[in-house]
Amino acid sequence: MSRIPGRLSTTPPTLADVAERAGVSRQTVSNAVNNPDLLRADTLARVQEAIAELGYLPNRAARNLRTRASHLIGLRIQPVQEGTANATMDRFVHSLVETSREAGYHVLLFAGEPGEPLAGYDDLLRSTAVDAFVVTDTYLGNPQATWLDSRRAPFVAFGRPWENPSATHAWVDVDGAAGCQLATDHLLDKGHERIAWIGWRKDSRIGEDRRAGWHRAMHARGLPTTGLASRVEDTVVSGRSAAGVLLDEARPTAFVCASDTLAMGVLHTLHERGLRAGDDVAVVGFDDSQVAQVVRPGLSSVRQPLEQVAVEVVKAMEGLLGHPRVAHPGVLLTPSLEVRDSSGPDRR
Amino acid sequence: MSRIPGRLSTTPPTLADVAERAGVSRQTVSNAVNNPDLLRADTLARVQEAIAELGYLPNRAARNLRTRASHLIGLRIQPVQEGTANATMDRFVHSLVETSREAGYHVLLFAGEPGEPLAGYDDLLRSTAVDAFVVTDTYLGNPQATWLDSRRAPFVAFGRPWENPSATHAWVDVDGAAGCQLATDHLLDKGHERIAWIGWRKDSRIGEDRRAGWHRAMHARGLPTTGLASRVEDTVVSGRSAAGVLLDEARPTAFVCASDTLAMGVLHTLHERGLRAGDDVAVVGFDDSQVAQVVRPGLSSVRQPLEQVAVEVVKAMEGLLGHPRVAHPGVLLTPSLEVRDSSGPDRR
DNA sequence: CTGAAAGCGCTAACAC
DNA sequence: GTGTTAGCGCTTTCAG
Repeated sequence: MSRIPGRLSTTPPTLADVAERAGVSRQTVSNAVNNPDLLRADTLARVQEAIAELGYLPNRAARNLRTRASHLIGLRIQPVQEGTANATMDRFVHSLVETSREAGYHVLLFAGEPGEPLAGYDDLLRSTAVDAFVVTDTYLGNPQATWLDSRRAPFVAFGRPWENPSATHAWVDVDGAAGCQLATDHLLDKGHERIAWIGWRKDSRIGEDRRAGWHRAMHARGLPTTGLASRVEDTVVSGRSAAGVLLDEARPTAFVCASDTLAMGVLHTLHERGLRAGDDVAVVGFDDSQVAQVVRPGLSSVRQPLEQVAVEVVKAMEGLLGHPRVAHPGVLLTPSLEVRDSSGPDRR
Repeated sequence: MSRIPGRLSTTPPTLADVAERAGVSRQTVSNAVNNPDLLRADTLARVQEAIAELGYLPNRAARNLRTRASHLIGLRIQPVQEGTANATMDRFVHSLVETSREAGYHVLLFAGEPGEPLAGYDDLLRSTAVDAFVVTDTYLGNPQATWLDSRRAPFVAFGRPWENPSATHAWVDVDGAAGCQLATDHLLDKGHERIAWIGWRKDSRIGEDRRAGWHRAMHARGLPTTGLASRVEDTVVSGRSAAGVLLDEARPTAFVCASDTLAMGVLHTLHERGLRAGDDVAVVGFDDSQVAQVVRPGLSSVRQPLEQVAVEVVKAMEGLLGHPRVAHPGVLLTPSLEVRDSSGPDRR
């Protein structure tokens, strides 16, 4: 019945192997692993010794089958966007992996057809491959949330339910408005008054939210915003041309941008016109990308607390999966501002 | 015995549900899924109809337990390196996820203690949570490969077995020397003759390999390399100061760098000295990072064919896991050069 | 070609 | 406290 578990044994030891070695029943070994307090101290010690000697670890598939849980959380990732400075998702993935590990979960990555927002979710759900999902692309109607909800699938969204504020699912988000307000206040404090905004097209809820932060900060000081805002696609060239137009027509002394990608476009325009970023015109981006960190001059940027997002996401997930289910309402986190040279000196 | 699988049913349908609905035995359903050719056409159709109606998909845990396979491949990821332009790993992850999906695999991400290169591997292996690993950090002795080999754990390395060329495990790598030779030839063709190298410390095998490409290209044209090379840490400031020293002491007209991070340092120095990158001094980096793509002037850079790496990795993995095991020797892929403005104009 | 039986390794429920 | 029994959902024999 038993097998000789040598160092190079190809099949790992099982519960039965440990039980035999420790001279107890299989159930006792199971208890030693899952409910150690149920065992008498000496039995526990004997079992643990056997476990250590054999290098036993419960077989995942068997445990999953029995407990109807995989301890896996599914995360769908999109292809990288080349030519932009966007890497939020990658930073988040790292944080999520770290945090889930501490909670006993692993992250299962899956790809989806770009056009099919639901692809991948369904299969994993029906085959009970994951315990829960982390949904990240919550822009544009967020069909995943609605769909997952209807399937009673546990999930936590990174991103608010913009289209449906009454949605009851768990979510974690970063307050983009607060971030842009922070950025704008920072420039206002330096003495700027004509601060322009370059953001995304109006159908982006995230973009409008970030814009609101700039708008709010300007109005709080009684400064006009008319003619100072531009909404374009999230590309470097769009940012560049938007900056050109704004400089010509509104003569801003500073720019706040919805992304580092757009901010890079602004930097390009400044250079072309012989303006020194920071000294002549201040620029702040959003996302604290690697680009912001290594470019010259360093690009001040709003940084999302992704580590904290991951912590809250996992916390919410544990609530969802726990017994009893602990409802976790939405959590809104505040970003910080990484100040670099593109903010320029004090102008007062 | 059976359950009513309504739309909102919380437990997915099982083989038994499908069997009952189709009026066949459970085994027949299993065959319909795994060996369709064994069934008579009409039976198959009836079963498939039932499968479709119920939205049946085999339970992963049960299948995994039975087949002793998880269809998961483990990939350990390191925390992001902020302040650098390195994002190769993230790009590779995306490619790997895409490619594995086509092969029927999902990617399981796990974190490891920075100091403990083996952490995480052992647990996943012993709990049979993954079928194979993709090992990426093969620099510095690569203890994972040796260890995984000794445990007879299937794995494919992205990176050559530098320290042990006779290692027999499967690996895929990108020819860094060829990439740097490409970059150097590109500059030579433009008319440069004093081309400097900024690379990593001598204990980096990857760094020495890349350097060899530069060296080879120079010598192929009978050009001297003495005094033109510098080896530093992989940071922007190191690249910057190395560039300064080289400019002072060796008067190069172009730089080839082991990374975009170092190349960014060079760009900083050029700007400080009023030299125009591209026009006055050419620069080529390595990795085609987002930074290279959005910075001004665009940074020419050697691009690793990570999509292709992923394809080869998965191919090797399928060989390892297939029956019979098909040995897959090492595969060395050639990078390409992304030419941007930092290469400068033709000088002839 | 289809069905019946067995068992992968584990844990929940119950007896002792 | 510890052992016995049963079964999670699937696939792999082996009969019919």
